[in-house]
Amino acid sequence: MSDAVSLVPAAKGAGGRPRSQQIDDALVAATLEILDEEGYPGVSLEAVAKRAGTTRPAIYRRWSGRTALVLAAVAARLDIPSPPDTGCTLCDIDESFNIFLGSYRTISPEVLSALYADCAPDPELRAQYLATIIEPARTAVGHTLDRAVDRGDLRETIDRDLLLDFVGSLIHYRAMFSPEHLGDAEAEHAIEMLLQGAAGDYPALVAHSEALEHEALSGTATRHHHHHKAQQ
Amino acid sequence: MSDAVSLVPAAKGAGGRPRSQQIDDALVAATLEILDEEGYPGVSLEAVAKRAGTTRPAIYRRWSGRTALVLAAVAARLDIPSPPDTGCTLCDIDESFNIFLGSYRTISPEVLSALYADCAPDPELRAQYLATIIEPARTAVGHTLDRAVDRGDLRETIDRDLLLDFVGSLIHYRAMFSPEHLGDAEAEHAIEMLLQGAAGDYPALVAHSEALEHEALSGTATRHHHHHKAQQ
DNA sequence: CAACATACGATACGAACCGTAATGTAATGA
DNA sequence: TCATTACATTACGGTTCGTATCGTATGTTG
Repeated sequence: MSDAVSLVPAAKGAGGRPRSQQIDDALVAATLEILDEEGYPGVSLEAVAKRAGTTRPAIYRRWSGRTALVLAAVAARLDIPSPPDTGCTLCDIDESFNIFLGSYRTISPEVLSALYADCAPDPELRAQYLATIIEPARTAVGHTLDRAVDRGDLRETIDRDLLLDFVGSLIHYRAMFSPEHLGDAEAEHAIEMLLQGAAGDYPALVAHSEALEHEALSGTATRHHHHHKAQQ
Repeated sequence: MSDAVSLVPAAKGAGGRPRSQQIDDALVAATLEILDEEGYPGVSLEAVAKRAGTTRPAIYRRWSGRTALVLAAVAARLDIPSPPDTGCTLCDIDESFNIFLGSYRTISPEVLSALYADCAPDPELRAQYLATIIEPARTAVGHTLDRAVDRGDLRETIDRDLLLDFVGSLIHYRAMFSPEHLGDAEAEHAIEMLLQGAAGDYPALVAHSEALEHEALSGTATRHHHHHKAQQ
C-alpha cells in the first residue's frame, strides 16, 4: 500500500464536521474487494456503499464518480517500485520486467483496461491514470537504465525513453492480449533481443536499403517511402 | 472496407422473411458515425437504431448487444493488410509499423480500448476482438518477418513471435498512452534499436552477469534471481 | 457556550439504458 | 394457401446513475 496521502480529494472549507477517515478506508477497501470478486463491471456505487456500510452520497462527497473511485482504490493497492541497482545490467533489466509486471499482477489486466477506457475521455482522469499506474514503473526502470548507460553498458546514442517503451509496452501487451503473463524464460529472450538486436548484420541492411534508394532516385519505378539519416 | 462476409451473424432457419441487408448496412454505418462523432460512450442502441431509421429490436435480431454491434462495425471499416515485400528488410519493417498503425488511425485508440474492455470478460467476444483487430496485422507482418529470416537478414535463432510482439506492442502502447502516434522518425529509431540492439557489448554483459552468478554460488550473499542458459 | 458549517444516514426522484415481450403487418419459401 | 420469420411500434420491468432533501451528528470558530 502506498502512502494514504490524497487518496481522497481534500475537503472543501476548514469548518464543519470533518470527513470520517474510516469511511474513506472502508470505501476503498470495499471497492477493491468487489474488483477482486466480480471485476470492474461488478462495481456499482450502490454495491460499494453497501459493503462499506455507508451510502452513495458519501461516495459522491469524496469522488466525482465511479471511475475516480476505482482509480483511487487501485492506487491504494499499488506499490511505488524502487529501481533495481545490482551493478549487473542484465540482472537489473530482468528485475525491471518484474517492476512493470507488478501492476498487472496485483490488479488484473481486465480491470486496468476497463478503468483506462473510462479514464481516457476525461483529461484529468486520464492524466491521473498515467501518473498513478504508468509513470511510477517507468520512473523506476528509467533510473536503472540511466545507470546502465552511465556504466557504458548501453550504446551512448541510445534513446532511453524508447527502450523504456519497448520494455513497458511488451509487458502491457502480453498482459492484455495473451492468456498468460510474460514468463521468466520469455523475459530472458526479450532482453536478449533488445540488447543484442535482431539483425544478423545491421550495417549491411542499412547499406542495402540505401543502395535501393539511390537506384530509385536515379529514375526507375521502385518506390522507397522511408529515408535514412546519415550514419554517424 | 473488408469483405461483407459475416459482419452479421447468420439468420436462423431458411424459411421466413429474410433480413434486410439495407438495415444491416444502415446499422453498421450509424454505429460508425456515432463512434466518430461522440466516441464509444455515445453509442446507445437507441441512438444507433434511430439514426439507422429502425428500432432496437432490429439490432438484437442481429447481434447479442452493444459490444457485438460495435465490434462488427469496427471490423467493417478495417482493411485486411497485405504484407510488405520489397526485398529490402529495413523498408519492409518500416512498412510493418504502418500496418500496425493502420487500426489506430482508422478507429481511435479510445474507442478500441473501450471496446476491448467490454469484450475482455466474454471469451467469445474477446476471441473475436483478437481475430478481428489484432491478428490480421500480426499475420501480415509475420509473413514479412519470415521472408526477412529466409533471406538471412535476421538472426537464425530469432524468436519471430517475440519480434512481432515488440513491434505490435510498441505501437499499441504509444497509441493508447501517448498524445501522438509513433512518427516516422521515431519508427526509424525503434527499428534501429530492435535490429541493432541496445547493448554496446552484449557478450560482455552476459559474461559479467555470469561471473557474478558464480561468485554468488560460491557462498557469498549476493543474490541472483536470474539464470542464464548456455550460450550457443 | 453559542453559532456555524459541513458530514452523515436515510430516502426519494427523474433520467438514461438495458434486454425482452407483445402487438399487427410485410415478405419470403414450401 | 400456409408456415415462418423480419419489421415497426409500443411497452414493461429492472438497474444504475447523479442529485436533492431531510433531520441528526460532529467538528471549528467566535
